[in-house]
Amino acid sequence: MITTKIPESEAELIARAQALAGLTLGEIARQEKIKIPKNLNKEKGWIGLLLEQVLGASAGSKPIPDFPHLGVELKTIPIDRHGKPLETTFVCVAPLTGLVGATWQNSHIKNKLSKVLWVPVISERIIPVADRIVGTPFLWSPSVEEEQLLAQDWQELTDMIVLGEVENIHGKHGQILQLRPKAANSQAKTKAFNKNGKPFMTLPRGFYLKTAFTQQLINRFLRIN
DNA sequence: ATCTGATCATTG
DNA sequence: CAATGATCAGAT
Repeated sequence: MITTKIPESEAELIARAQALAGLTLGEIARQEKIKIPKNLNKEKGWIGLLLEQVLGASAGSKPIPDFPHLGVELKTIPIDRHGKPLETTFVCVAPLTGLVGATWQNSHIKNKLSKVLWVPVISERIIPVADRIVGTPFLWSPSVEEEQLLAQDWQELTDMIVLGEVENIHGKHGQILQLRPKAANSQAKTKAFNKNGKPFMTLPRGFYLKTAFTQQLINRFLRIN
């Protein structure tokens, strides 16, 4: 971010991302003069931050797209050598309050997922971080069908939150989206409302895309390209 | 505490 | 061995 030029167009961003395909994280980190961790135990977001920097993301930790002028969100996705996602994909924190009048259309998550540059990284744990290879990036926007599914899941999960049932939500709710803890630890607390409309403190949650869904995206783009 | 970036690690 | 709950670092 400090020395990398911000991409001026979507085409430039994609070109820059495609230029990374086939490179190892070690090669990219050396180029950026970033120290490579032995594992990701203590730096779980390291790969994402590395790619943000080399691609010129400018949003920092602000709650806006990584490339605000392009409306593009950057997401790295760990895959195995066959292209299978190794983890669910965190999207954003789930609001547990202030949901009166909330709609899918005006939701933070809808905005975040409107245009995503996916950068797969072959990231099996047995492969040293420095030797992990960047795959072929692809730009994705939800199809009508995909957005329908996202909106449906968002509505179901949001309805439960509004009804004070956030603590009854489990990973199986939602077809492609799920709600799970997203916090520093299990002691973290944020405000929510119970069934009687009374405030109480609960674990912060986030929206995640299930691996079956991201697998479909990868399959589709690998087939077309 | 809350948001960004996510993956770890225990469990079923 | 996938899935769900737990966790780590940094900026604000």
